[in-house]
Amino acid sequence: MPRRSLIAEEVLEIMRRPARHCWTLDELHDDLTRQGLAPDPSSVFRAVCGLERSGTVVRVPLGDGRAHYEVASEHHDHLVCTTCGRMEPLACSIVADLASRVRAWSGFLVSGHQLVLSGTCGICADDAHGTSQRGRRRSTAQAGKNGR
Amino acid sequence: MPRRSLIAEEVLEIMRRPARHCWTLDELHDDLTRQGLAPDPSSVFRAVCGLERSGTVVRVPLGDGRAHYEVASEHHDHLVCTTCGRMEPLACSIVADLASRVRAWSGFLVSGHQLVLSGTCGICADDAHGTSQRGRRRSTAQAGKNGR
DNA sequence: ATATATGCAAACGCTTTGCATAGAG
DNA sequence: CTCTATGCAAAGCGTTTGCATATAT
Repeated sequence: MPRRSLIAEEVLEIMRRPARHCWTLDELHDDLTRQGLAPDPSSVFRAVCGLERSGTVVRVPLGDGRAHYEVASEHHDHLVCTTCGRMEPLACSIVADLASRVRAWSGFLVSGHQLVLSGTCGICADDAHGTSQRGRRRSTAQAGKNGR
Repeated sequence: MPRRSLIAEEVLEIMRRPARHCWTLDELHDDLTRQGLAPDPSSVFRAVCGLERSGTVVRVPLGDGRAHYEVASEHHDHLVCTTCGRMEPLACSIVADLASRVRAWSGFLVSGHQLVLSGTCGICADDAHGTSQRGRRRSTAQAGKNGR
């Protein structure tokens, strides 16, 4: 298992930190830049592509128009706050037992899934009761100008 | 409830047909073109935007890099076949009871969700047993050149 | 006349690729 | 010398916007 390029190694190191569980190419690029490496975005792209090809990381489509990646061994689903845009991981055991039901119904063999729950996170719910707007970043999850 | 533009009306009419349950802008544009109207893509975009703003249709992010839309009243989840790319709707009642659990765990108020199950559809599973490759369109759901 | 709808063309954001160079074995 | 990694620049793709014209009220 050849540990590809330097950038790929660093990317993987970053993605294994518990600080965050899910990255866009841009976020990876920013982190790399902060640590001294200042790679070209395309190099980050290629590094992540390699990691994806080898099955080390997986692409998670969160519906905001950008590609997000997470370490393959840590799959989970996502809670996305439509008020502040924060994202929290969610253990995905619930979805697992769905697979057998779906197969029985339709003959469809489920091998993977993506569940994104949107709503209001605890912090924003609290904020709404007070008058504070701390941390407010977006009015809705897709209200950005590029809501692909 | 002003029935916006002609294009918007046609779009809505198309989207209410049972033939399909989920459209990209391109697919809508193609259908419109087939019926004689040959609108500019941007007009389709604006029409769908209007329908989305009024809550008539919703955008569903299926993770293939394009925006998909469906009629708001017919929300369901999606089975995407990684072999042929076909998509089937899935009643989403299962996800509903998740909301209360999530709220209890994390304080997150779930107001919406998107569940995409990927795997092999019944037809492709059958094909794999025989030798036929009828209907095979893609090797994986994201193997296209633009896998955003 | 005012407002809305449409086409056309161009900008945009993010991803992806082509080509040339640099560096490792 | 060959192979891989990298940077740089540009192409691509789908989406979005600006502007001018057309259509309706």
